[in-house]
Amino acid sequence: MNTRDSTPRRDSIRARGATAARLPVAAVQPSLAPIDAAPSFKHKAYAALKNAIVAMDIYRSRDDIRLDERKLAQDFGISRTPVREAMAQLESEGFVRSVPRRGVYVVRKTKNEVIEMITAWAALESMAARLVTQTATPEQIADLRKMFATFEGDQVRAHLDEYSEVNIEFHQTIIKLSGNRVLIEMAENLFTHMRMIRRKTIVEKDRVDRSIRDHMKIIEALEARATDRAEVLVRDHALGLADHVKQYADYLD
Amino acid sequence: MNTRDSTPRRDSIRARGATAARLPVAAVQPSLAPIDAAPSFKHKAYAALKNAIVAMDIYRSRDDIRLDERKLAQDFGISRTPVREAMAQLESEGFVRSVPRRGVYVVRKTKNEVIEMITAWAALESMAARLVTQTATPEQIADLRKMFATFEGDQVRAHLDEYSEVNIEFHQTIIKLSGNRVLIEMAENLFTHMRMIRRKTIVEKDRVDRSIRDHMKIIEALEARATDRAEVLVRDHALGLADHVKQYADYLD
DNA sequence: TGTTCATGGCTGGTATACAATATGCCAGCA
DNA sequence: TGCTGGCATATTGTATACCAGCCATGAACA
Repeated sequence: MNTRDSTPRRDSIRARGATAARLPVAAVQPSLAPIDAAPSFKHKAYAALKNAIVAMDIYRSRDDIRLDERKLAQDFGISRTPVREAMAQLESEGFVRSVPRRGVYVVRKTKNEVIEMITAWAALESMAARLVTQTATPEQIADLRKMFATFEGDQVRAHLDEYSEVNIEFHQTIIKLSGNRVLIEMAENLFTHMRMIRRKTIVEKDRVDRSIRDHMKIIEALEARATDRAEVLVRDHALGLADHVKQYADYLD
Repeated sequence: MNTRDSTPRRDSIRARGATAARLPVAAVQPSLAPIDAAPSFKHKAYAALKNAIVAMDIYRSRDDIRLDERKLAQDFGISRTPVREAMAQLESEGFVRSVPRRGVYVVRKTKNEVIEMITAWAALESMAARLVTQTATPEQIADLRKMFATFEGDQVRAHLDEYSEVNIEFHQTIIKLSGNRVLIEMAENLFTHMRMIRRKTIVEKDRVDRSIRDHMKIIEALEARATDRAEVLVRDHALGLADHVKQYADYLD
């Protein structure tokens, strides 16, 4: 009897990897060989393009940055089709904007859009903080502390850029610890945009100090499993950044 | 070097409609014509497919529902390319799942995924409620009341399905009133998924009664500009639904 | 010399042809 | 009879050809 009738099919559709059926019947655990090995050109092009865009420091200049389908296809050594599919996805994620018969352009977020993104991030992360107080393990929360072990004292001033990255990772970790995939996925795009803006954001020493203090308070609230307090702290921390951007980030626009 | 048209181009790229450039130079406000007069085949196919999927009542049966690229292309009278692009977007939005060399299948959300979506929705809408208390006009908030004018008394029992739609609209309106486009866009997908599940959700009379009472309290909090209270009410209302699903929605999975 | 307008090049949008692979059927063998 | 292996078929992934609109150049004319 063919055990691979309909039951595994449902699973294979839901499972992301789903190439186990390729190997011989070898009655080992089928989970032994989820050999992914299926990064299509589309995904490769998507990843390559996204990396390129993120690494671009687009806020340095104000000139429009255009992406040429045909040229990119040549550079990648593939045809236009997968490049186009990658572009379409990047467009739906807000990284590029395609103008018919004109070209594809890298998107620069306006100051107001940045504020909106930070506000949305505040919404997601504050909910995530609630969930963390309810479901995360003590070890997971403890890992949050370690992220700041290297940033005590005055080392911060010398490594503001590094801190900026650790800062983003801290918040991203909280969202991941929530275990809510919808939250995680929604936040991922926001954080990617944040990383792009980060370079252009002027970080002052005292803001960093306050940021670290906020983070410590957040960690304490999470450890104490203080759901409401953690939520408020996380939200206000993010909204504080939004206000800061609103006041001082006139270099956007 | 692109100094000549940098300003209008920036606008035309950012605007979603982006057909203003087609008009003569006519120095009118470019924001006057967001009339999306350029629905490409891709967008048409996307809209048609999305409508079809939403109207599908996919939770009635457990059989896998497959979408045939070529058949759809024939039915729409277009080629596979725009259909594929529409499919790709629907996949990134979580409506379908494409299995290489197998086909694309309509996605059924598991119970756990539904709970995660509702939780994310709670995060977005509770933040939106905060913003509404700070920025919305009294008229806008008053409109919320009108939505329930027809649902007083016992009319609800007879029109449970209608109520379900009004219910979703109520929450969607709150998010729209926030004026935060990021929140709005994120929530849009969630609500679309909700509308699909709604049909399968058994709505009991007493839950509806409580729901209406919750809504009224929310409206009152918004009118009173009670930021924190509105947030809590909205969040708990949504999380209450999540709990309800967790307990009673075993027909999912 | 300044303005207008036609035309050609370049772009993304669409259609179609080709390639790769997963699946199911059927013949052949133990 | 039950199982294995290869072939036919179906389906998506990719490449390429064609089309229509936008833009800029430059010639022609006032």
